[in-house]
Amino acid sequence: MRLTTKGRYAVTAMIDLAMNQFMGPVTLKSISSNQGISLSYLEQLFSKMRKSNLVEGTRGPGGGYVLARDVNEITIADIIIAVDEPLDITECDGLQNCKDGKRCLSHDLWSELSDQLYSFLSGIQLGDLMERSGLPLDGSHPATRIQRQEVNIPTLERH
Amino acid sequence: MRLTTKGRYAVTAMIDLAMNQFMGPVTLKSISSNQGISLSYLEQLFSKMRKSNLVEGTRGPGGGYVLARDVNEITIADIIIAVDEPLDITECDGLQNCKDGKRCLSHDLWSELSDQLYSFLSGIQLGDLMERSGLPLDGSHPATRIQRQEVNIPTLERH
DNA sequence: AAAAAACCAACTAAAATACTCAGGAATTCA
DNA sequence: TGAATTCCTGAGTATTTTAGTTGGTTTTTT
Repeated sequence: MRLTTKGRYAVTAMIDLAMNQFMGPVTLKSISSNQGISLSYLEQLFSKMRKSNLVEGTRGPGGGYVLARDVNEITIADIIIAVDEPLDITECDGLQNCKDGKRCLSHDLWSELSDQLYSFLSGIQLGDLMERSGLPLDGSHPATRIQRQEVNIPTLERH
Repeated sequence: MRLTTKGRYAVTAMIDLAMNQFMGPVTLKSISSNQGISLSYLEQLFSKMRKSNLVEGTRGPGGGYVLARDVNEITIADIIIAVDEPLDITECDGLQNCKDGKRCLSHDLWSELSDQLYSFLSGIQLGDLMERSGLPLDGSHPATRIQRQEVNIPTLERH
């Protein structure tokens, strides 16, 4: 799992979208000017998010994007995964100098960590962020209380 | 907070170092061949980690690197921060189109999230990973039990 | 018909990543 | 002393990723 500025742009854009969609579809143009992200970069990001069923677009005047699901059913991990494709398969594929197991082991440790990170980010929904911002969808939600989340670090296994 | 393959290289290298330093200083050459990372890239990474007081180098034959602190006092966040300098200050600095607070708000939400991620990764020590791997420092540590960690998502504030 | 918007693809500029090269400085050991 | 080993440094380079640009097309509304 990677976490770059690209993911930040996507999350930021989705927050903007979530905060404004109660008035109907939100145009990329408005997100672009609100958040200072270039229009066609947003187009690329939203193209991927649309293919991952996170948003839906409608064309024509009055068109724009809306979330494809409820804000509480879209996690930060969903957004980052959609936009930041892995390409990250630099793992030792059984061939290279894996003699003593060291290489495999380190890679496993990292991928365990990466899984933990993923489940951490999967535990945070767009809605969580918005509720806590005091700027709810339709103006009716009060800021909510602190929540706790348990994260489990499991035992690793060697192979 | 960013999390790229560069950070992964650094964490992987540190795990390798931690697993082998009980025999004395570990050379970058050995990490390089174990982990398949180029020597001089490792040199760059370790230069930064040395400046962050995570490792200590000794020169000459028999030299190499050792951890500057106990494995339980080096967190994954320490490593990633050391190696992946921020440069990430693309935040609206009060100037741009911050009229209605939208831009600031999204940025705050992101930086809140980033802080949470940081404290998540600060809760995982090198030693945690190693104990669970079943390959302890000196051959004496047994694999330990599952641990739980509480992560707190605090209320966000607007400004 | 005209305008507004999503959609799409190719190209480009800038930055970050990962590596190479070439050496210097400290240390050990023959 | 001198040679080997290793850290340490900096400059340069190739590749990849990021971010943006350009120039369209399609769909929909007015």
